[in-house]
Amino acid sequence: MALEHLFQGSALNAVDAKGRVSIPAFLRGVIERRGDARTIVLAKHEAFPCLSAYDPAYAALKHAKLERLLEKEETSPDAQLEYQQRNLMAFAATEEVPYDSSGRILFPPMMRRKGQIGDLALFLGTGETFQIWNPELLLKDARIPEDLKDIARFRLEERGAS
Amino acid sequence: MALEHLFQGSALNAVDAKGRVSIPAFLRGVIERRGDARTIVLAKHEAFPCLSAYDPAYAALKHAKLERLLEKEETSPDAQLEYQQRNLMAFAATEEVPYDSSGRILFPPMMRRKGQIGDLALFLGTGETFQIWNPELLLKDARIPEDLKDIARFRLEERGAS
DNA sequence: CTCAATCCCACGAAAACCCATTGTGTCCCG
DNA sequence: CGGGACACAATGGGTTTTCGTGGGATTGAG
Repeated sequence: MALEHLFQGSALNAVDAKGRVSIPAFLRGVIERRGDARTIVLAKHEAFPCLSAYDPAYAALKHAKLERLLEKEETSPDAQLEYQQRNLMAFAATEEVPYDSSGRILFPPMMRRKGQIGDLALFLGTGETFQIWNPELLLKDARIPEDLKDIARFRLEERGAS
Repeated sequence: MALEHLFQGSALNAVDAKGRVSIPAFLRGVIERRGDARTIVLAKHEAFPCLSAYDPAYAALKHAKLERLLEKEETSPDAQLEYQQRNLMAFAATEEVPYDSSGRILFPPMMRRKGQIGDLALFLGTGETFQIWNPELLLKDARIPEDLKDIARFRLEERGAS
């Protein structure tokens, strides 16, 4: 598999009083080039205290990947269980939300809590998917490379100065 | 992998008051022969105080390489973390910017600061990618071969004389 | 009736677009 | 061989469009 359109770049956007956030235009561009949906899928990230996000087309692709994995090792009972667990995580533990004509979603409260997102949302492209962080949590996480934290600090400054 | 079109040559261009720079035509030629995009990807160089730049096709190639590496050792948790970190650096810590019909990009402020670029940008082809330097920093760097500095000095003179 | 989600409009800042000028190198034709 | 005519690159400036964001109005479900 090789997706030809990849998520790239970073942005820091505000979450307003109603819980709305603008999805950065450069990410929306990728979503709409991959498929024609104006929708994103949100999930808790497996490793980091942030959210993982992608487009519906990628969700379908991920599902197909799981299916293939199952067929390869269908004899093992362990594999069966793992498949069930993964499948649950991939679909039940996610939320699909549309964005409006101005590119904003209404942040689902559950996801907002899971991602511990306050009134600032840091978007980070990671190729096939992108991440949404509470910038403060990213700065605190020891596993995040310093260069990336610099970017987060820059985005915060950019906003604070104005 | 072997890219058939390589970046080579040097040029010194001005960054105007709006933060715009012309990408030298000979570099644009390579970009457009590698793929049909009219955009470049900017990243902080890992070793030098300058920026590294390439075309989206090369970014995709780099991504595919990472993916293959992961599949080989996906069992190890260490490998998973390292994969996440690399992916973040490769995509979140970079910016993709389009150039207009006259070949200019708008220099993203974050990258401009990371590369310490003032009002002159020195472009250096390095094969698969190219670099963008503040010419003064290049002249000061002890690791840069004297012959290359001569080129930088020549480009500066060329401009200063006119 | 009430609360909240959706829609619609409005605004300021920034980015993308368009056009105009200059300089340089190239090609062709006298 | 010389001298335009020409094409294209780099740059400056102005104008239009888009983006992120705030604030109502409208709808719809409980």
